[in-house]
Amino acid sequence: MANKDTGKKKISESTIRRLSLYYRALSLLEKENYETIASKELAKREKLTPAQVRKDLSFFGSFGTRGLGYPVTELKHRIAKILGIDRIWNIAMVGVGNIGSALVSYKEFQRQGFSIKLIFDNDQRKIGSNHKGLIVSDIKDMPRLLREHNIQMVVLAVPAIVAQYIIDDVVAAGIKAILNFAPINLQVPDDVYLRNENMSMELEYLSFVISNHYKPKN
Amino acid sequence: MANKDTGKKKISESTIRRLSLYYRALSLLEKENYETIASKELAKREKLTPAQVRKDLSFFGSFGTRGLGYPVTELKHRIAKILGIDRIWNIAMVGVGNIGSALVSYKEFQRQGFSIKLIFDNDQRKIGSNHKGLIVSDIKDMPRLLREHNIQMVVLAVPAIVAQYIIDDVVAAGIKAILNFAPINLQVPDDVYLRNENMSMELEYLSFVISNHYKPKN
DNA sequence: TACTTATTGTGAAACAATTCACATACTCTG
DNA sequence: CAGAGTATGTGAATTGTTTCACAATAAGTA
Ligand SMILES: NC(=O)c1ccc[n+]([C@@H]2O[C@H](COP(=O)([O-])OP(=O)(O)OC[C@H]3O[C@@H](n4cnc5c(N)ncnc54)[C@H](O)[C@@H]3O)[C@@H](O)[C@H]2O)c1
Ligand SMILES: NC(=O)c1ccc[n+]([C@@H]2O[C@H](COP(=O)([O-])OP(=O)(O)OC[C@H]3O[C@@H](n4cnc5c(N)ncnc54)[C@H](O)[C@@H]3O)[C@@H](O)[C@H]2O)c1
Repeated sequence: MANKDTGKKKISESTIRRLSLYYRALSLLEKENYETIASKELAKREKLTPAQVRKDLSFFGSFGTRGLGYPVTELKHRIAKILGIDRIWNIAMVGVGNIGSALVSYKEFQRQGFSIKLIFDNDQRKIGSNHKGLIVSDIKDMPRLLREHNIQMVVLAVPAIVAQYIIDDVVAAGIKAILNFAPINLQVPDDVYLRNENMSMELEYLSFVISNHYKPKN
Repeated sequence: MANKDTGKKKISESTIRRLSLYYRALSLLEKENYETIASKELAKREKLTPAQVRKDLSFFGSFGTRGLGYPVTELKHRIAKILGIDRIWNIAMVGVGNIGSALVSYKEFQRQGFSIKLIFDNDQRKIGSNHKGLIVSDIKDMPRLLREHNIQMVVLAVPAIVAQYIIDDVVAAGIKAILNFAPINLQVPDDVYLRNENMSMELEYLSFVISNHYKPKN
């Protein structure tokens, strides 16, 4: 039971998000030449509790050594495997405006295995132009190109008004994972996973916190 | 007890985030000329349950009419007041690179009351240049300018390596709310609220979901 | 090998968030 | 203005998440 992937237990979203934090911390620890790390220290670095770290990891197996801690490099690889980032994902960016261009220029994604392979727009002035070595394709060719280039994830950075229209095409092309920046609630079938990045919401949260002298726990 | 702001009850982060969703939905409903909205319909639009909507709102008062629902425009204003977005916030952007420029160019923030008043960089080629009507200031002048322009929130879009160094100055200038884009865990005093926007984490979450054929509940 | 020390892995307890369910109170219609 | 219908507001029940606390077990030492 121990090591079997997502056996049957319900893994919460917060656990998965914390795995990303652990992964980042472990990458750093590796650079600092740590060989092992105790839940206590890992927790301290990510402002969590040791029990939380151990519980999170225990959902996926038993990776540590009692009395010693967790082997840094091995745990990092195990988490990469769990998160599915021990591979390269082919990504397409739709909309090469302010935010789309910024993301395409961001080298770190590539380095983390999120490889932007195609970029789309409907603006004739942009189509055919070069962005960091990628040629902007016509949105009309998207359905065909997504399949031909074996794209697995799509990032939507288009105006809200056209986002539903475009996501319908993306879904029709068989894409199952989408990250959307448009501030609108998009409809997708049950088997497609859509995640929304909403920067206004973050600012609004900050606004609430300082307006109400509210102290969140973290 | 009903109407008193954050009286003593503990408001959860999820409730506050949902208020942002309600606000957006209400803005739309207003455009569609709805006068009232039932928790059932509001919930449907944001993929939540009616009970959740009612419970969330009930923490802040009693805004609806039994048998009828909530008055759209009034509720929108009430939520704006709760979130503290019934005003203009003065914001400074630090780092005018890929992501910083994208955010500065985004008109919607201004329209929502998040008004970027100052932008900073340390690159001599950028300092003095014009970005959407704003002149890039030298980071060296940041402490003075933040105070002079009565800035309340700072957005950090600088390389991770310098982020802690810069945030220390931001904190020293008396800023209490910071939105950080650098993928690093920054240290701030207890009375400063720091929020991290981590796009890699979102991609990693998508990676987990499709790698594990995992179906999150929403 | 036996003992000390450290830290994991995990049920159980505590705490937190969501959903249920219904009394309450308002609207609408005739 | 009475009765039917509808939808809020909220304690209570349920479900989910975090923390506690400790038995188990490995390392290091002599
Ligand atoms: N820029 C930001 O900082 C920011 C912040 C938060 C959210 N957003 C959201 O991200 C999205 C993009 O924002 P932006 O600032 O980059 O806008 P933008 O206008 O700069 O870019 C949008 C791009 O999409 C392209 N486009 C429009 N219709 C299209 C279609 N039918 N098919 C293909 N491409 C199409 C446009 O040509 C343009 O290049 C918007 O929904 C915006 O609300 C942006
Ligand atoms: N671009 C993206 O899509 C993206 C995505 C996720 C996270 N991030 C993060 O956001 C941050 C910015 O990313 P970017 O792509 O815009 O990088 P960038 O290099 O394009 O921009 C960084 C800017 O910060 C400025 N800067 C550097 N040191 C400074 C200092 N000491 N004081 C003031 N300004 C300074 C640079 O001159 C530059 O203009 C990074 O931490 C990055 O990891 C970016």
